[in-house]
Amino acid sequence: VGNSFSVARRRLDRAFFDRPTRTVARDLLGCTIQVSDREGVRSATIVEVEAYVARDPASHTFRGRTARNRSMFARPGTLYVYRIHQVVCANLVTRPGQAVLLRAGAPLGDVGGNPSGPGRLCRFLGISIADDGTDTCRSARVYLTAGAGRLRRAPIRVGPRVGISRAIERELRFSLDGDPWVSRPRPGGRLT
DNA sequence: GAAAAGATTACCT
DNA sequence: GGTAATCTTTTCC
Repeated sequence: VGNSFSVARRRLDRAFFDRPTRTVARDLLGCTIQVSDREGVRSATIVEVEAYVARDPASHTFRGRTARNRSMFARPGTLYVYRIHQVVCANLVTRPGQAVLLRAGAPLGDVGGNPSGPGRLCRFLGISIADDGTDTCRSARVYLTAGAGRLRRAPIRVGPRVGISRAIERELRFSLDGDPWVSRPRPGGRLT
């Protein structure tokens, strides 16, 4: 499976993440996230995300700063990784206290695995709680690059977020319409 | 300290 | 489509 590595792509820098969270969320679709370590290199094209914005009752930062959400107040581009049940989920920090949850990716290369769903995406990439706080603008391990992966200009589907109990009406889930790797439940919502 | 809830997933009917 | 697993963080008494 040909990918990515034949195409020179630009790393996502601080300025990319230091923008309104919804904008960063949409622009992350089609970008690539890559993790390299002794095990090898694993990468995926981001196909689904959710935005967690300021004064958002569904956000982990809604009740202020805690030990867990500490890295959500670090610099734009910082990785915020948290545990939920038996898995971890990864977010990219935008403005202070705000972040974009990575919900699903399309695997690059022929390594196999299923990055559909936030917990599975982290497992696929090898992201663990130890990666919490990583500055992805600098890290040699976790690396995001601009959206050459989005070959086809698919419309973006926008709808309600998954698995939350507050602010369930807000349309802050974004996905590449029709992409087979978008997670369940299948997004409803509208096209933009 | 104790209890409840959870940005999930796998497996059931 | 519904529910249980399973354990950490947060919240409440």
